[in-house]
Amino acid sequence: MAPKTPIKNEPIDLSKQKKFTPERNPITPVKLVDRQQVEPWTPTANLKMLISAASPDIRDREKKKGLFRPIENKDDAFTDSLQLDVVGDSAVDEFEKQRPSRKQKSLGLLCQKFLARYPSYPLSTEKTTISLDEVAVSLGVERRRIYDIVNVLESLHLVSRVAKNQYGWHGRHSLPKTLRNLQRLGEEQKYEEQMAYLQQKELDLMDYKFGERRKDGDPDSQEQQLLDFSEPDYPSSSANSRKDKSLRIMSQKFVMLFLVSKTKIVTLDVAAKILIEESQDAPDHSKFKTKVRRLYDIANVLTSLALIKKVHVTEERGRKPAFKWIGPVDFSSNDEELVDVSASVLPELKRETYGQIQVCAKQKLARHGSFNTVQASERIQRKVNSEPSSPYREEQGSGGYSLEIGSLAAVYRQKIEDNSQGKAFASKRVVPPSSGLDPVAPFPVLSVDPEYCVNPLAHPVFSVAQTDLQAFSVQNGLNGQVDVSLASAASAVESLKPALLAGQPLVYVPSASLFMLYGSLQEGPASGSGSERDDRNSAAPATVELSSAPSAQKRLSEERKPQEEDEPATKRQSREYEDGPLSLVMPKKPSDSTDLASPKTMGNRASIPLKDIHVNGHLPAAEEISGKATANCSVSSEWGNPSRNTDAEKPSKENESTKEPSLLQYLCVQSPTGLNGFNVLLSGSHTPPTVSPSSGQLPSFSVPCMVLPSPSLGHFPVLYSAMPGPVSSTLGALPNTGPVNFSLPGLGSIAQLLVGPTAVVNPKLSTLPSADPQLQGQPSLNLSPVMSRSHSVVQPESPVYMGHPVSVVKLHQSPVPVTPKSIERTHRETFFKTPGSLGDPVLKRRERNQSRNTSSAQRRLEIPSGGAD
DNA sequence: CTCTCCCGCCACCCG
DNA sequence: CGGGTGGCGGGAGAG
Repeated sequence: MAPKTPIKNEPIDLSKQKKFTPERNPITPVKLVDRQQVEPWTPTANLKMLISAASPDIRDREKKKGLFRPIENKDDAFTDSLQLDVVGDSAVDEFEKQRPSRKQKSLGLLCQKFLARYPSYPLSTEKTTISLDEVAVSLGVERRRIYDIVNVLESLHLVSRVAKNQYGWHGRHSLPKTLRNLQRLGEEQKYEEQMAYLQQKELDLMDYKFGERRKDGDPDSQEQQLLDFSEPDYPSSSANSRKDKSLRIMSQKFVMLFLVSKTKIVTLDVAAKILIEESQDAPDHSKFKTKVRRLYDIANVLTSLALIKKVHVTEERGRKPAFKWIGPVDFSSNDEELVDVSASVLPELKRETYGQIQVCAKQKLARHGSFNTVQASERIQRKVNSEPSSPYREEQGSGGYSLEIGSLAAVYRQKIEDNSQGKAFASKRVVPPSSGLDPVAPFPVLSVDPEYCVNPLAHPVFSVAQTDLQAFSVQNGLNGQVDVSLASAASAVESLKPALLAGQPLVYVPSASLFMLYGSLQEGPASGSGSERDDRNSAAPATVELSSAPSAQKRLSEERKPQEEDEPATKRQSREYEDGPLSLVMPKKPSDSTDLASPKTMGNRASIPLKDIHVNGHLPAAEEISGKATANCSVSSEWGNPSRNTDAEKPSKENESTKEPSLLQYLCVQSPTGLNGFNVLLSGSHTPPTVSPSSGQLPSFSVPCMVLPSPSLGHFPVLYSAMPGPVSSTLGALPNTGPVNFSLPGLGSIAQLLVGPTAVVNPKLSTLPSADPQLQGQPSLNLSPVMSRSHSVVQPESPVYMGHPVSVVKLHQSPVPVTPKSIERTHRETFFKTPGSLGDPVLKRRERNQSRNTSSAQRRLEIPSGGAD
């Protein structure tokens, strides 16, 4: 046995079940070992070999893997033959090396696969039943694991037990209702106080008066309530037994903690303590560890649902693992009436523009009575947040509420999506078929391959700000980690409160009229609604959103009406599109970020970005711009292999985009009051020129940018640009669109962007650390000064932003439409190169590799791109 | 080291 | 009673 090259392949062995293979047992390990001696590639390999030799089971397992997995090993081929002969023993081992690794087997990843199998918003008519056995086999895991997932989903009423081994899939339709109930219960239980108490306690050790009181206060009767709340919706629910056991209950309680929390961040230790205390049994210290384990299980599922994401809270004591709620905050029910808030909320805005937007008012609001502007705005914000799709908006950043308008738009869009109510728009959008495997498919998500879809879209999309790649870092694919300081977060939140400010930036909502301008609505569907999400404003003080109307994406439009799809990876993409394109967000400043605990991150990123910043060669063509925008930042190595992954994904996007004929994409940016307002239309450009021929398609190209004077504001000129900056991360997500790219990324990107005239300056930018230098030259735009005030808070991510490399875009001031040439884009495509862009739409799914994970992350980062060079 | 959390034993419960 | 469920915690991968 010559040494074979080790290959990596590893099949994943989801199936762990060990089967006995007697045959193997007999084997003497030693011998095997000897053979193997061939020479392990790595020490690790050796160990594995030894181990395997020792443990027949393991070997078997391995073999299986190998068998099952064809994987990519190249070398394997020959190796295999050898090995097989051998009995696989040793050979098998070798295969191992590739072994899936924990991440690949993680519950989060598994959950994503699971979720990818079902539509987030199934048609009422279709009833989907889930067979545990089937699923387990399909996903290659033991059934036990499926229980973990199902139990959590059941706690949120996404599924319900129908019969033995059978669960009914309900989807997210009633999620808002469920969350509302949980929120209410949480409030009743005073979880918020408990959390505050515990936090204090820990941190300070100080005794809190409240603490005692708190606890005393409510006995637990409440707990029972939890159980009680039953949703009518679900058919079988009642049937379920009572045994609501801990996982289910724990899950509900855990969710409640988030819903009740102002910061929307819950540390595991606090959650575990609360849970322990509530449990009948004496709070056992020993249980703490167990509780935490369960919380991780739950968190993985919730993360897959794009309801929470991993973060780290930094306290004096150090970092603590925590999760942040990124799901909906405002749960208005679907049915609720729609209220046209625009008038009240956005007086300044043109009616035309916003008139269309409707917001769902919640009942709560109703209760509250008057609906003042502030409230409305908040609601809206929430609403936005609430959307599944929007998960990402985080409030951390001060930005939070800043974008009211954007929010509205988002709401609007969501509305449409959600219910199909939004017929008006709906008409435009195409309904996506859920099944789409196509990555391209707008809706997709669900699609298909579980494998393929690993990431939830959501993340990437929105939050530029925070999220960072990291977040998406591979781990579990899903979870990213971010450091955040609670305090800051909290403050940030508050700051946000002020809802509409005059100054706020806003963003644009595409009005019909606008679209028209754009003209290309063609596809239109989506676009309109879309974009707003950005709100994420949080981050940004200045946020700008752009909407891209059109082309961007139709996808967007399609995006899911259902909104939720996030979960499924594929979908995400789609979303991303949506978001991405449209809005730009300006993130917060770095400064803020500084606050964050994670300086290091910043550093890293910063560096990267800088590079990016450089201008790349740019192409005159607009196309490029768009394409480039993307640049991604793959800054962080963290990602893994971003590029690849991205590529894969991107392509798909691209394809789509390409498909579209010439949609032009324009972005409209409005500035909020604060700044001057300016509206600009950018052409989204399509694809990245570089590669793509597709560009040809776009005739549109010719018009790269249009500037529109905004009536209200000043006028700004415009922009140009294409920037893709980091922001684009959002875009990044989206593969396709290169054009879309524009998102301005948060700070970083922003910085990069220049706006000419603009007035806006961004102080913050200046602040930005790393960026500065580079930036210097450029004037950056800042849109909202206001934002700046933002507190430092947020930022955990911010660093990221910074980090991102964004591509730089140049903006030209000139009011007039600029020629493309002027534009430069930089981009970093590095990663991006996605070949895919060119072509293949679908990549093959890469295996489970991290790529997925990465992908998500990447997406964000990546901008767009498309283009790689 | 700590953080995560996979894995799967085995108890419980239900039909 | 056998099989579906799922609590539980050892122990190991990842960072």
